[in-house]
Amino acid sequence: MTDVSQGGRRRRANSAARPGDAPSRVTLQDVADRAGVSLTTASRVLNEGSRRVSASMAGRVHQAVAELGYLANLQARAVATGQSSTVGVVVHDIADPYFSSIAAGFIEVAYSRGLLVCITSASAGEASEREYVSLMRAQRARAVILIGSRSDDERARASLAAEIGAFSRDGGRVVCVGQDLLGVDTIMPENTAGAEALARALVAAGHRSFAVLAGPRGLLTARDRVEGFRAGLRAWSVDLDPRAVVHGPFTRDGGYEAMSGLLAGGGRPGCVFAVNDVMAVGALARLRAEGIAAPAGMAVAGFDDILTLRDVYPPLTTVRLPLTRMGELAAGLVLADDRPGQPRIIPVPGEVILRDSTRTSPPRA
Amino acid sequence: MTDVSQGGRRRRANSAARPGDAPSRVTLQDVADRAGVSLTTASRVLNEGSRRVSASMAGRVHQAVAELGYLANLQARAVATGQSSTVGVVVHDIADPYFSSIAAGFIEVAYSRGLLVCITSASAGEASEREYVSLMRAQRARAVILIGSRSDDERARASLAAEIGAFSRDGGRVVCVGQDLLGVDTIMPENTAGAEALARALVAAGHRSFAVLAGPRGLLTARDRVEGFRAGLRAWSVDLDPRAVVHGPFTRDGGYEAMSGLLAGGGRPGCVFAVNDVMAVGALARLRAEGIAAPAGMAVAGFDDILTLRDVYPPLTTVRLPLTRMGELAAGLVLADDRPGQPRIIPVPGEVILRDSTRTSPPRA
DNA sequence: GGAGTCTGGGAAAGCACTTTCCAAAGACTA
DNA sequence: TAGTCTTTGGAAAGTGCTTTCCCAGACTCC
Repeated sequence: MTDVSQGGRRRRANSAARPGDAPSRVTLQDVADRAGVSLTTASRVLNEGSRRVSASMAGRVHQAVAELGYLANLQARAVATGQSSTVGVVVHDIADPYFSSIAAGFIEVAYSRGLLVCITSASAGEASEREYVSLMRAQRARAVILIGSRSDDERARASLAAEIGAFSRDGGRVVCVGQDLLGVDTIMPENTAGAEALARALVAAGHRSFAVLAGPRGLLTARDRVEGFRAGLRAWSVDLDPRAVVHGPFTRDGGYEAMSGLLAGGGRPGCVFAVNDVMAVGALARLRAEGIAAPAGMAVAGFDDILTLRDVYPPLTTVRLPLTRMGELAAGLVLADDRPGQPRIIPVPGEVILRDSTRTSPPRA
Repeated sequence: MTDVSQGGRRRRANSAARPGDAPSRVTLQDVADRAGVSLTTASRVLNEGSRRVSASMAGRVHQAVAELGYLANLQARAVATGQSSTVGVVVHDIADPYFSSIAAGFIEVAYSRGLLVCITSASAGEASEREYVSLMRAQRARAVILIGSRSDDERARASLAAEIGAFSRDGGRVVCVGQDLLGVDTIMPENTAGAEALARALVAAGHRSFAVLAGPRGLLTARDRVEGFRAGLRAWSVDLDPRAVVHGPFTRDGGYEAMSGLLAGGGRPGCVFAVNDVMAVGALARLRAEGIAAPAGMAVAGFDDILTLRDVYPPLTTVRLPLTRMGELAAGLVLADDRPGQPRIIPVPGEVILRDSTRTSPPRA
C-alpha cells in the first residue's frame, strides 16, 4: 500500500487554497483526469501529429480542454522540448521612428511565424545590448536582432561580441542592422555611399558651402554619414571646414542644439547636412527661431526619410532607407532554418530624395 | 549494481554530438559536477539568499559557472518556481509614434524591474488583442498592457474580456490605456474633455465654421474626440454640420484622404479638427497640394501632441497627452504587488496647446 | 558528557510538460 | 490457427531547474 500508482494520483494541496493564495492553474494532468485518459494521451491530442490518437479519446480530451479553459504552459513545453519560440529585439530607443519602423518590419514577420517577440531599449549602448543578449541566452531565445549603430567603443563591442558568441554556441541566431562589425548576419544600410550621393546631388544643385550636424561622436552611423558626405564634396573639390562639423545627440533636440552651436560659432553655410531626419527637423526649428527661412537663408538636408517626417515644412531633402523592409529582411535572415557557414552581409542602398529644403531658386554659380 | 546513484550520473549522450547537431548547452548539473558539489548546492549558490552556503563551496561553484559560461535557463526556472517574469505589450501599430511613446514608458519601467517585455502589433483590432492575451496566458505572463482605443464591436470586446478574465483568474494582471470598457485597471486619456476644451478654445480664438476629420467609424477614441468637439462647439452655440464630419483611417494618409473628401464635398470650413496629429499632418499636406495656406486659408488642429510632429509647419494646435508618462503610470498600476479589489481608473487630462496652425490674424467677429 | 540547537550538504520530490519504451489488442498473412 | 505486423494507450523517464526533507557534524549549555 505504499504506492498508489493510479487514480488518486498526486494532487497539489492548493485546490482548497486560501483566498489570497496564488490561483491554481489548470494543468494537463487536470485535463487528462477529467477526460479519463492518461497524461500521455492528453499530450498527444494537443500536439497533433505527434502520434495518432483515436477519435473518441481525442474528442474527450478536447472537451475537457474546453470545459477547463486549459492552455498549455509554453514555458514548460519549452523546457521539455528544449527549444523556445521567443526572439529578441534590441533598439536604441523604441520611441524613435527610425527604430520603431525597422522593429515593426521584424515583429510583423516574427509574429506571423508564431514567435514571441521580446523587446528592449538599449539606451546605454553596447553595454546594455550585451546585457540583453545575455538575457535572451538565458531565455534560450531562437534569435536576436540588434537594431542600431555600433559605437567606437571597441572594448564594449568586444564584450558584446563575446556574449553573441556564447549565444550562437547555444544555437541562437543573431542579426544586426547597422555596421558589419560583430561577425554576424548584417543588414547594412549604405550610410557612406548614401551621404556621398547626397553631397554630390547638393553640389550639383548649386550649393557650395556646407556644414554638418554630426550626431554623437562615438556613433559609427553618424561618423559614416559624415565621412561619406565629406567624400562626396571632395569629389567636386568642395572642402568641408572641420569647424563646420558640429556634434550633438542623435535627436531632435540634438539637432536644435547643434544648429545653435553652428550659428553661435558664426557659421552661415549655404547648406547644412544633418546626419538624420530627426536632427534636421530640430535644425529647422532652430533656424525658424532665428528668423532664417529654410531653403533661402540656409538649406537643410537629412537622412533616413522617416515617414512621420515627410510632411515637415519645408519638405526635407534626405536619403531614403527602406526601414520596414530592412526589418523584414533581417527577420528573413535569422528566422530561416538554414544555418549558413558565413555571416551574410546585405547592403541596403539609400536613395537621395531632393525636396524643397535644399532648393536653390536661381542656380548659383 | 542496478542503480549507480552517484558519480557517473546520467549524462546526455550528445557530448559527442555530430557537427550539425543541436549544441549541448551547459546545465546546472554540469556546473555542480565541475565544482564537485551537489545540484542542490549549486542551485543555492546561484539563488543567493535561498540558504547559506559555505564560502568555499560558493567559490567553487562560481568558478565553475565562469569557466563553463553557464547561464541559468529562465524557462526552467519559471516552471520550477511557478512564476515567470514576462509581461506583454499590445499596441495597434508600433511604428505609430502615439503607441511607441506609451510603450516606451511602459517598457522602461518594466525592464528596470528585471521583467522581460514581449510586444505585438494587434493590427486586426480586438480579435488580435484577444489572441495575444491568450498567448500571454500560455506564457504565464505576469501582466499585459493593452494600448489603444477600444472599438464598437461589442462581440469582439466581450470575447477579449472573456480572455482577460481567464488570464486574471490565472493570476495575471491587465491594464488598458484607453476607454474603460474591459473592467480592468485603466489609464484613461480624457478624449472627450480634451476635444471639448479644444473646441471652446478655437471658438474663443475666433473660429466659427468647423469640420472634423473623424478617423475610422468604429474606433471609440476617434468617436469620443468627435463627440467632445461637438459638445464644445455646442457650448458656444456653434453647430457642426454632420456632412462636415468625414471619416478616414487613423493615419497620415487617412488624414490626407479625409481632407480630400472634405474638399471634394465642397466643404471650406474656417477650421478643421483632425482627431489626431498624424491625420492633421496628412490634412495639412493635402491643403498644401491644393494651394491652400494653412492658418489663413483653413486652420487645422490635431490631438496628442506627438513629439516628432512638434516641428511641422505651421506648428500644430493640438491637445497634449503625456504619452510616455501614461505608459509609466500603467506600469505602476500593474507591476506592483498589491492586488486591488476594484479596477482603478486613472483619468489623464489633455492640455490644449494653441499654435500657429489655427491662428486668426485679426480676430474676426 | 549527554541533551539540545544550529549549520550546511545532499537525496529526492516537485513543476508542467514531451517522448521513449513497453505491452495489449487488433489486423493480416500464410 | 499460429505467427507477424501494426495500431494505440499508458507507465515511466526525461527536461533544467527549485525546494523540501533528512541527517551528520559542530556547537552550546548545564
